[in-house]
Amino acid sequence: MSAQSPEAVIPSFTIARSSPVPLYFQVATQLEQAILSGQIPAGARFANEIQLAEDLGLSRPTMRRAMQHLSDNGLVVRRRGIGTRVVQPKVRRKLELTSLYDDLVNTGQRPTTDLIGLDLIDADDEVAAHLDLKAGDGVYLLKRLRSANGRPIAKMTNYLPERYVTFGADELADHGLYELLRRQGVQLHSANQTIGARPAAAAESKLLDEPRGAALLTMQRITYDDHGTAVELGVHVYAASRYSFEVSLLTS
Amino acid sequence: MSAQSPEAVIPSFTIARSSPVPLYFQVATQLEQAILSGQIPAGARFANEIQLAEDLGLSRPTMRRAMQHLSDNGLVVRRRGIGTRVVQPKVRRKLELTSLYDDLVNTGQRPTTDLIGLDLIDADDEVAAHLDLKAGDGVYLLKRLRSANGRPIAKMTNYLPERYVTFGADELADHGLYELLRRQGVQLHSANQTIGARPAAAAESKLLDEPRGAALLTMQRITYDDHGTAVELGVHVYAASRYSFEVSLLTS
DNA sequence: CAGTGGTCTAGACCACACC
DNA sequence: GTGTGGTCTAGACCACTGT
Repeated sequence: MSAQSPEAVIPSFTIARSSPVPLYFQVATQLEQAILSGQIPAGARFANEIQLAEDLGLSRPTMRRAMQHLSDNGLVVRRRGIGTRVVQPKVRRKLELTSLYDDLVNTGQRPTTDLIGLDLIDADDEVAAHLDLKAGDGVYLLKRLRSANGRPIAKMTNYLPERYVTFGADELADHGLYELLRRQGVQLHSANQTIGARPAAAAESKLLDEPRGAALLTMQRITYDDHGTAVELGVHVYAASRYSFEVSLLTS
Repeated sequence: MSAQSPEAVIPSFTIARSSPVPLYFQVATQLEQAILSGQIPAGARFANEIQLAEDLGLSRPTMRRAMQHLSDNGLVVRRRGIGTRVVQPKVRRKLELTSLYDDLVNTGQRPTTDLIGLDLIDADDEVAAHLDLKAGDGVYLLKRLRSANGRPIAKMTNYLPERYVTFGADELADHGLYELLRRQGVQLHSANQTIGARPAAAAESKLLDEPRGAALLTMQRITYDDHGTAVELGVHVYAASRYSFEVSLLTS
């Protein structure tokens, strides 16, 4: 009855009850597409949950769960006593556990990888501490050079406990490290990253095709599987003049 | 009946049904504390949802919601057909929309702020574009120097549309910028950050007490309220030798 | 097979915002 | 007041994992 805010919204959906995809997810996905495509304009106000559920032939909890999903992803704002409104889509996709390789592919660049080395070594104290191993335990040391459009952009150093490396050097040229780990059944769960900066050493300047004294972005990452076991320690340096990290945050 | 994994868990809780705090949240919070304190050991396996709900005198959906909350925060792993297990607590708290001021306080350091300037200026093209304004619109330019334990660590530059600044210079010395914004009713919703690095200019080296040519961490942040309106543009530089960003990610 | 979490339903009551 | 989202309940059926 009220056209106070920009406008109300009446989407039209197809819901497949026989699909293995959960109903709430079907609804959430279609609403998300409608919002991102502008079909449901920013600022629009939705009808209330009960009405929407009725329109779609769903129960309120299911409809509610779909809306909650959108809220969690920052696409709508819900307020008790007020209603649900579409937000201007300023939020980039949530930060995911992807590799630089994926990042480059997603931004349409042409990434290549040069394998510098893949060697089984004895863990020193520092690496052992980060990976929850004992000094002297076997770890694979993986060194790679990542380039975008033929120009080097990052030197990537990874340490992996011996048992997680069942792939060979050739596979690392074509696939991201995380893809290979997942493929062998490792359930990645979380990661802690530290992002910093420092001046490039002479050898690094040369390797990354940067002037002497250029600033480098550094990222150290420890990745854990869902037992809480450390799977990988990454120590990476990026040519800061050509690479930066994008992070989106949701408040609440 | 089974002691296959490390062990099963029997927590004992106090649930206040009269409290305004939701039941699921009371349960989730107490479980979280028990896990983080080690009272429920890493690797422990929970009884199933129905059993837990019965033990606590709750319905299954409510109990389920509490467990889901823990799962979302990376404290437990749930798998259909298997059960719920406590993860090694390797995940730092989720990245939040806090300021460096809060970061320093939380790590027990003694932060101070020197206000360098707070001036109303005309937005140039770049600032206007970032804040969705027109060039020439009034924006406040806020410059501050942040120090930890008396030594400068970051130079912070913020641009805010005129209407969001109702506070004075004195309040900025004692409170974070976001705190002041929230206090005047601004509903912060999301932020996009770009983290990079570059060598320090001469004046910056001096200001931040760093050697010439030192690397600086840079962070640009645009913060939006829940209408999707840009509230603030921050352009900050940090002495990289003494500051880094910590980011935790959850896969899923 | 039995046991687990994942989904869905149909109701109820409440806290909050606006009139 | 009326209308909104937030919470809670008591069931049901399903999908997946292990034996």
